[in-house]
Amino acid sequence: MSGFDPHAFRTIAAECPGFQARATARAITRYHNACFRPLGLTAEQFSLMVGIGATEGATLVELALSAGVDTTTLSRNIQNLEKRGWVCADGGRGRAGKRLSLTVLGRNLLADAIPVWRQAQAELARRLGDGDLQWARRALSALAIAAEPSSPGVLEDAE
Amino acid sequence: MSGFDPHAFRTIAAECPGFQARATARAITRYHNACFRPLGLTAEQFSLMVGIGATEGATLVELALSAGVDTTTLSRNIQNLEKRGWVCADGGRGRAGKRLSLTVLGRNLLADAIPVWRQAQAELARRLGDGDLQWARRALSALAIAAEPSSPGVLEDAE
DNA sequence: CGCCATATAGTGTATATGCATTATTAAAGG
DNA sequence: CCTTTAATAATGCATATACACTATATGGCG
Repeated sequence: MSGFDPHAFRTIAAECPGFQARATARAITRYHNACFRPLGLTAEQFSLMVGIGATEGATLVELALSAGVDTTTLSRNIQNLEKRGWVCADGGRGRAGKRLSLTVLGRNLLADAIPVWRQAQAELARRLGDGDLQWARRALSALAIAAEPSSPGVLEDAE
Repeated sequence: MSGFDPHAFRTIAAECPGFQARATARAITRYHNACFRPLGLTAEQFSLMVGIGATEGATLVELALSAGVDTTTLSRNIQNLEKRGWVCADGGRGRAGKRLSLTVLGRNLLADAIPVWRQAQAELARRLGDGDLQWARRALSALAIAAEPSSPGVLEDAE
């Protein structure tokens, strides 16, 4: 019969990294969406295009694995990017899979978007402190791996 | 004309807390969704119901503010919970706003769900280390505030 | 050559998310 | 009492997310 009072619930809310992770992702995404809006680009679309640029020629499955997203989600998100002409997905289908790459239009858009991202990043680092940003990224990465040990490093810097 | 090579893109991907925050939120959400599936509950629904229990009698706007979610999103998510009979939203409309509360059915469901959450939490802490979990939560909170300085502490433990 | 096992892409459905906008309602002022 | 004003809830639209399932194509094997 549920012996939970408001304080018990508050404790759970405060202790759950899932609450925090979703709330933080929402906040940062709203922040970046506002930055990219003038370019007609969402934060996730920017992420995806950078991911494609980083692994030029990768298949959908490979990109999904490195980005930590389901292949069916990625399939639809890629379709959105293709419709806009920013991304090209072709090459042999089947075992080999489609090869993803940025179009010239896509690269041009990113050439505009990346300075915007740099400024947003600098502002974030200013508010948070440069060290704390590094710190936060490491904590996020550790959390993701703890939640899904099977997942790879989620686009870790390889060097 | 876009002098960006794969390595430049990888650097951006590795430096962007937005990428990481979304990927981490997805991973934790998948993890919790799997835990709650036998109960017919999603991770976000659990979060929401705990949030309602923590601020019993709050209005939609107040809950949206404390959870760091848009009121229109919350409106629809609450409707889902109402349809299932887990949450009740009534009381004077207008300036005062509807008052949100858990139904008996909702409290009973949470009585089943909270032990599941505790176990998931313990497993996460085991994989990550107890100190690192605290650390990660603090980093997430700091990031959310940096991204949206106007937002309150996002369901901080008040004491 | 044709069948089968496997991997890959895509659909159906449901939830989650937020901006722009509309509907509703309570309070304030004359 | 009526009108204006402001707050609140909800809707339209588009994107994002993932599980269950389907479609398709590839490569191996008899």
